[in-house]
Amino acid sequence: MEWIDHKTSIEVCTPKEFNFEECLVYLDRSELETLHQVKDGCIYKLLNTKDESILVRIRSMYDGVQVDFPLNQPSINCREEVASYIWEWFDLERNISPFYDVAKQDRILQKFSNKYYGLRMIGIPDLFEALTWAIIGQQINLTFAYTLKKRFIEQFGKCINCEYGDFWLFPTYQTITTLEVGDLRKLQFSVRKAEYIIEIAKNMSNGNLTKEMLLQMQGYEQIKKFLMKFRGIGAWTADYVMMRCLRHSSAFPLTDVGIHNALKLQLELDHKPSIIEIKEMMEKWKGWEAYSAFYLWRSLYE
DNA sequence: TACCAGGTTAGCG
DNA sequence: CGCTAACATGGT
Repeated sequence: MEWIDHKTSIEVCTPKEFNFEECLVYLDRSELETLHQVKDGCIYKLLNTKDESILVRIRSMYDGVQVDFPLNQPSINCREEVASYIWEWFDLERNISPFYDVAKQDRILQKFSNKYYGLRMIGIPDLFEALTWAIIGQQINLTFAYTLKKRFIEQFGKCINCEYGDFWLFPTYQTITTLEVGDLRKLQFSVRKAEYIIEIAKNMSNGNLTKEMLLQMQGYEQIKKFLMKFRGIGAWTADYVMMRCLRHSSAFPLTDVGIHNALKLQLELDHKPSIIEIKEMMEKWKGWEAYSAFYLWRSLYE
């Protein structure tokens, strides 16, 4: 991680293939997003660190992003945690230059290498958030999924109200373990989704499922199989979480309807491609499946 | 109105 | 094993 400490602000250095504006397009994709705000070219987000919750404001700089703290000044440890979060959130460790080499050689991804140059795969570092968001999004339209997520956060998360707006922390699994299915039914979650989310919270709480153990595990298929033992985590959710949270570069949610639609649009097909056809397309994306998926999603926001 | 949404599970043959 | 109805509800 490369960062510079200016005490009242910090600077996180970014690689050559980084474009803050492109990342903003992704982060500003929904009016219903509750976990951050995009305003005047800045991202505002409440972060939870070991010692304190801190509001951060991120803006673009010449060769990095500048982060300052509108409400209160964090400790040195907290500043380092913030830098680390942003490093992970924007996937700054990765050299994505080889992805563009792959994309330029591919008929489907070709346009993306220029069009969305510098877009990083925005992560969901919190495993419980990633799993819950994936489960919420199963088999419903995205607008409704954002509505459910907003209700979930505003019901069970922590909030700071200030002159810059309302900022929320995603609910912790400790909080969610105490819920009954009925508590989530009130927010219009289905009985099944409510059960899945509460069960996963309990499994995280008792240590059956942690991000640390998943990161230590070897082998893509092994990790995926392990995740799929939990109710509510099917192939799509496992791939989604491996992509957005664990950052496996080969993760690809094969059955994702959004990806199917993106491919149909890109290839100007009159029908969605079959799974077999998609597997053939993916041959050319080896090692960069996750970025391919993310850029395909991006192509739907036009 | 019917069908589709960032799918998954339990139950059946 | 592979296949399918049921799940809940909003958007079009």
